[in-house]
Amino acid sequence: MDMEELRLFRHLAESLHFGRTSRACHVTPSALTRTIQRIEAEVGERLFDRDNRSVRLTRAGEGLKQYAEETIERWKALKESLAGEATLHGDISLYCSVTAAYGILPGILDRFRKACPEVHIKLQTGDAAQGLTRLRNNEVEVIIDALPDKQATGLEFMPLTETPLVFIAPLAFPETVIYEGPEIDWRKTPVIVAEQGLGRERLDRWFAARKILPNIYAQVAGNEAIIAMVSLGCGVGVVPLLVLEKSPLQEQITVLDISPRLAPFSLGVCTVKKNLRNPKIQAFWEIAGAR
Amino acid sequence: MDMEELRLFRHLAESLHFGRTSRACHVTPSALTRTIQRIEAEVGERLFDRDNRSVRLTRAGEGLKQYAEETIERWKALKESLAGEATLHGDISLYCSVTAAYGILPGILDRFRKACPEVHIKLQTGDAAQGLTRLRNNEVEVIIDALPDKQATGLEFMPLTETPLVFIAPLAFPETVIYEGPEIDWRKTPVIVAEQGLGRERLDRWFAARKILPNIYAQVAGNEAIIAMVSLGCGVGVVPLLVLEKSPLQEQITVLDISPRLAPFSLGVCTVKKNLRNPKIQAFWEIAGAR
DNA sequence: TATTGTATTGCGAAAATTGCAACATTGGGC
DNA sequence: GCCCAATGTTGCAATTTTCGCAATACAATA
Repeated sequence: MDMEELRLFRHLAESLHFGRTSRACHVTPSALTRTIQRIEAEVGERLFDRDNRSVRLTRAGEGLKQYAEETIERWKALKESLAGEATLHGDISLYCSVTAAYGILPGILDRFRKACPEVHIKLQTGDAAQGLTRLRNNEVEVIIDALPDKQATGLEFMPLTETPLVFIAPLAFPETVIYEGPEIDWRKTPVIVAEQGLGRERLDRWFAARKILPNIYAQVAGNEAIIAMVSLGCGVGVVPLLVLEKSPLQEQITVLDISPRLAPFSLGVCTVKKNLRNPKIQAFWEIAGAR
Repeated sequence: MDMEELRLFRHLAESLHFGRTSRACHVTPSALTRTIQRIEAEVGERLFDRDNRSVRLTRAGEGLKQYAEETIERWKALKESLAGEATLHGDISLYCSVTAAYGILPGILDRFRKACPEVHIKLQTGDAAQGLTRLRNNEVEVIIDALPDKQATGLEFMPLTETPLVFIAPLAFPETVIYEGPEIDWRKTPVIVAEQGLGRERLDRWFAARKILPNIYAQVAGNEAIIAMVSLGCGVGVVPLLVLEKSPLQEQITVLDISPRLAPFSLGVCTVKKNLRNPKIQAFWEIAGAR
């Protein structure tokens, strides 16, 4: 019986919903199903009465739920009591996209420095799209970034805040946006898109779902570059609102009210699951999620 | 933090000796070392101060030891309380070598039937050498047999009793054994050996260690066959004493006092480790080991 | 100095876990 | 009444983890 399994079980015992638990705990439904099956095999008894429509705890499940809660609690207590003995030290490497830097980095860093003054933070910033790559190559231990849409193997996410993904147009060059009645004529309106990254994927899917072949004027790297080009009248772009709000070019940009909206960006921290066994990173993780 | 890891840690925390713990818990020293390293990484602190000569619990180790004992205890309690709710039923498949059948099978079966009357036992018997194969092919869930010398991947053993491995000769044909002074002349004395199996391996190594090329008269399958051929004067053989004692041909056989002795057979139960998560098999396991 | 006992590590192989995609089932909306 | 969306499960392939063996490093002892 593993700690992670216990946590999954406990959450499911509360939510009574595989889908919600799997989303909340960042595992696929498949993994969750099989984890529960594993535990049931080990205990030798069904823990949930379930069909496609409903999930209920069995009597055995209730027993295990109590055990799970106690055990998790005692484990946490042990960790804390041990933490008191030796203060964490060393350093921890962070990668932070510019997007995320505005939104959440300062708060986290501030709290972390107070909690673990002996742990030095090596911070790198750069394009959001690079974060995951750096993580996979073990170039950094934690990234602060927008959360990808799909589950990625072996990665752990914690969403912290959201920011809308908005269409922007230049204020000084209204003719950039070409209308066809009340709607924008996407075949004619030039669009500035990111070379890669989550924003690009979202936009591609948005167009694809509407069977629109957009008139792509330029592909650039980084949200700041998109804002710059849009402000110069090169076309319409898509950026996280957060970035726009912090941009010095903000005055020269207008946000287009286009429906349906793009799904908002979810910003948070992300690391390789295995890293969470490292106490320093674990401490960082908890502090980041603390509010 | 896994149950199995906790058990290993607890044992080591008691024994303070990697070798002994690894033997007692049926894992290789290597696996034990790495398990401890894993836990230490997860806790973030050294649990044992150790070098080649000594092993001592650290303060953190003592904390974890207490946690481990409590957690294992609670887990056991939970299992028992759940077991009360639904009685085990179904069946469990056993393979038992003839050797082991004499020694320990009756007692185990007797106790198990009393403890789990709803679990039916499907028993097969046969040559000892086949047991491990059947286990690997999932043809049976548990075997009762002599324990192999080497650790086998994924297998779990529990030794229950021992019986010496003895050289036997026919009483009626004393000339079968050819002496050279006080010692037996192995180049001339014919030997009946098993085709395969642990007895064969032990004997091969016994000869090899003495740089003797034995005069092998016949290779047969099964200890009973060895006894039969020896009693007919075909040569000298090697069988577990237990089998000899139950043999109807016992009267026609004499045990040779040869030194150094062969290492005794250790008889016990064996199963695939994974099987131990199955509650029925686990119950069987505990009952088998109960005395 | 050789030998024995002890913990650790490199490495290849076996086992466990996971995500994806496909599936089965069921309830609700039109 | 039929289709669609939601939900839990399973086959499969790929990744990750774990393990045993053999080799190694080191110390005490003979």
